[in-house]
Amino acid sequence: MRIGELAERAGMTTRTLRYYEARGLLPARRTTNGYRAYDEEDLRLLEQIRTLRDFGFGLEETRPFVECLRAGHPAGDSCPASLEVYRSKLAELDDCIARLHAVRQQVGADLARAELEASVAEPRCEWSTHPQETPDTTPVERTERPTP
Amino acid sequence: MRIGELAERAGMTTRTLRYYEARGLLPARRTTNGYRAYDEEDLRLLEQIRTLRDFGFGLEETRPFVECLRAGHPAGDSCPASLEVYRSKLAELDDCIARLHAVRQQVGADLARAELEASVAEPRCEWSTHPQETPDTTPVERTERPTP
DNA sequence: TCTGGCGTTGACGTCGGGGTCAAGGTCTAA
DNA sequence: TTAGACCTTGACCCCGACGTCAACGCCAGA
Repeated sequence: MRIGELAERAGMTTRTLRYYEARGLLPARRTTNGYRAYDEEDLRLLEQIRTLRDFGFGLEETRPFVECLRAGHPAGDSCPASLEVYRSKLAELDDCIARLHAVRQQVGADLARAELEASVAEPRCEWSTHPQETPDTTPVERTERPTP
Repeated sequence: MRIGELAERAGMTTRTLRYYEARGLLPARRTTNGYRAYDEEDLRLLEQIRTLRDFGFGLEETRPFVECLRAGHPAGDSCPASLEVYRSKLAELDDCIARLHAVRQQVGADLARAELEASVAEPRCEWSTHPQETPDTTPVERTERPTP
């Protein structure tokens, strides 16, 4: 299998696969003409990388899982190094969530206070119809990396 | 006040102040010899920026607050544009927290499963003293931007 | 007068995860 | 034979918020 086919089957670009190879994450055999040659095993490795990447793991953090698979283990998380990455990721997530919670509390409180002061400064009829300013342009920003 | 003094009083570097000026966030008067000249008002603006930045607001998100202060309002969040930034930040935080929660659940479950499988494969005495591997090198990574 | 400590601008580096050319080699079907 | 679809390497670009370095100007104290 050449790089184009693997990229398509893995749902990645050829650039990404070359990048992974340059980082030593996915070394490739070569055919006589210099083309990269991959097999089904490489597809499994890529799926492992993809799963972790979608969870917000950095590339380096996927390395233990990939090496675990290449070492012949049935799953990428069958090795101690992978478990350690899991654990540190959990700690990182908990820390991040806690900080975001604290910030959310503070920003929410600041907003409430500022809204109160604004309503005092310019008393509009709060109990009448409140036209819901700008509810249409919801900046949902489609979900990407969880920015861990 | 020149840039060095302001930077020190605001707890920032001169590079940061020049960067803010380049972004149009903190324009500076100039003395006859070309040096930047600041006053106490600029210190207030910087403190506003700093507060928001510490909460994870991007530079552009601090702009409405800074302009609100420069317009003579008592607080940076006295203007509608600032409130709108508060609101979108809240939504962003809620979204981010929810995603991190989901990821945390999944990673936690994966870790538990992998640990279980590991303990089945290599049964060590779980009920005896468990030496708490590597609890000393806590990768706390001193608190920075909440990466919103 | 010299030294050292400020100030100035401009340019480039950082970090991650690739995107986007450019210039050329290789293979296959028509 | 030739088009066009694939492959190769190398190089530069992107985001944000600055850090770092270079080369120079300005000013005060010894």
